Amino acid sequence: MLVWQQDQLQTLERVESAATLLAKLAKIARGLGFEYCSLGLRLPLPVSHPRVVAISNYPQVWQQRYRDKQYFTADPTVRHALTSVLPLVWSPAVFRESLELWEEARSYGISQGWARPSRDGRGVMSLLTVARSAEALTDAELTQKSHALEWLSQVGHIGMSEIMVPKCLPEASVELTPREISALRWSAEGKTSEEIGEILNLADRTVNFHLSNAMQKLGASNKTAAAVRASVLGLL
Amino acid sequence: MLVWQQDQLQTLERVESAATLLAKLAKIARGLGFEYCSLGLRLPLPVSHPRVVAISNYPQVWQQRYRDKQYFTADPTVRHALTSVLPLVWSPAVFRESLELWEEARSYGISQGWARPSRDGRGVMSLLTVARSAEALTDAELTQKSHALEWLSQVGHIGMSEIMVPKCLPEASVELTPREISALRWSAEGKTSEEIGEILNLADRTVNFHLSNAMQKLGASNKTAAAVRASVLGLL
DNA sequence: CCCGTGATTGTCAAATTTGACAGGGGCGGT
DNA sequence: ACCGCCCCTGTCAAATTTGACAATCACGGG
Repeated sequence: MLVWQQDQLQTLERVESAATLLAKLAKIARGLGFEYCSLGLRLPLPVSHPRVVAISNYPQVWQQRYRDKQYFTADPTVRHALTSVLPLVWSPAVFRESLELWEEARSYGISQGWARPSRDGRGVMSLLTVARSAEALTDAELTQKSHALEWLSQVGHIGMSEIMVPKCLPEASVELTPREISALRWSAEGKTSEEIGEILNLADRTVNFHLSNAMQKLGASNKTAAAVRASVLGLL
Repeated sequence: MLVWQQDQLQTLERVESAATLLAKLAKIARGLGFEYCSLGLRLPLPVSHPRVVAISNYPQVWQQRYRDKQYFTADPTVRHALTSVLPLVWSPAVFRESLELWEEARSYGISQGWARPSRDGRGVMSLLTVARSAEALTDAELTQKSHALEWLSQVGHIGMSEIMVPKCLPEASVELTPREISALRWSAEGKTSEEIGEILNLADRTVNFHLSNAMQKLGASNKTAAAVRASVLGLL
């Protein structure tokens, strides 16, 4: 009966738009006692300015404000998510360095929250946040709702990835041949084409051939860019 | 009173050895009804053969056997962990393609299990598994123990990382200067030194200078290797 | 048997990177 | 004031990579 107790694979019905996904997540979040729900996805490329997309049912004004003031660069929950594996319960200590953001969020009725980062094998990171205006989160409540919250963040991650990755990360759907993978792997390790040729028993020219095919597939102008992309996307 | 309900930061007392960590994890796992507990850590380097370290309280014979037969390359739970964000409950379906491994594990009394991958921002992946010989896992049990299991996998990941990363991943403790980071970032994007020079208002020679410093710090023989290492380690 | 695909190799010129040396400028801490 | 660190730039030769053509071989499917 409880959604999160069904077989997980079964509940992962494909959603076709971010709006649909948000509606679904928000509904479950409400059922768990959280008025608000937000899901940010961070794609691993481009390296110099990773793409970030987010959906949430926060008040429109606050969403706009958050974007305008580029709060995501200062948001300590985002910072936390970028490095840690741990979920995070909002607290004054967390926002110690970002009082402005904290105060402003509270002014919109967003004061209690729980956030959980997820990372998959293709370099995609997501952060699910559930929040509400009153009633601090207790250990007891967390223990009780933990399973559902974990499940929500996982479903959120997968659903959002399925929607955004094909659209925003074309490099992820590249299929490299075994030779291309070997060549890239050893390049990533710092080997020259000649050295790779020795390792794979090939002419260095052949190695270059595979590398340049990989470069094309990955939309990379360089061996360097190709190796980096393949690495962060977990293609090696 | 329950360990996992204490403040998480508090419970993360540093453990100084893998054996100590295993003892701690195993004890909690036993408290949760699992005789066995295993933790594998996969470091992101070297790219061509990522370092893997594991601890477990499985029977010695099985541990040896698993190593000898290189089962980790076939182990479907490991495969799952390499790509997914989801925890995994062992089932015949999971081991469909690895009957030998499955049967043999069962012969050692390892038949019911739950595994959960974790990934942090530095490219380190871990897989915590708890297992036992009888009593299949029910949804009810999972719901009830979910919080503790999640917590266990997180503590395991962090503890194991703290032990192994300084020892096995020296590149992770490299500190790059802002310039080195910019230069690497744009290199990773596929820019040539000259182009980076234009972007950063530098002579291309200066860009090369920073790059070669970064290469040295990262122990890379190449711009390519340096960019890849910095990328997967989340240094950019 | 023919076809498509991946793997293999070749040539050659131009662009880029790497390595080794050397020097000057700014800034913060002792 | 001196030291250490980061930043910036230079020269030059040797090694590597990149780009644009082509051609051969092996293999599996229709």
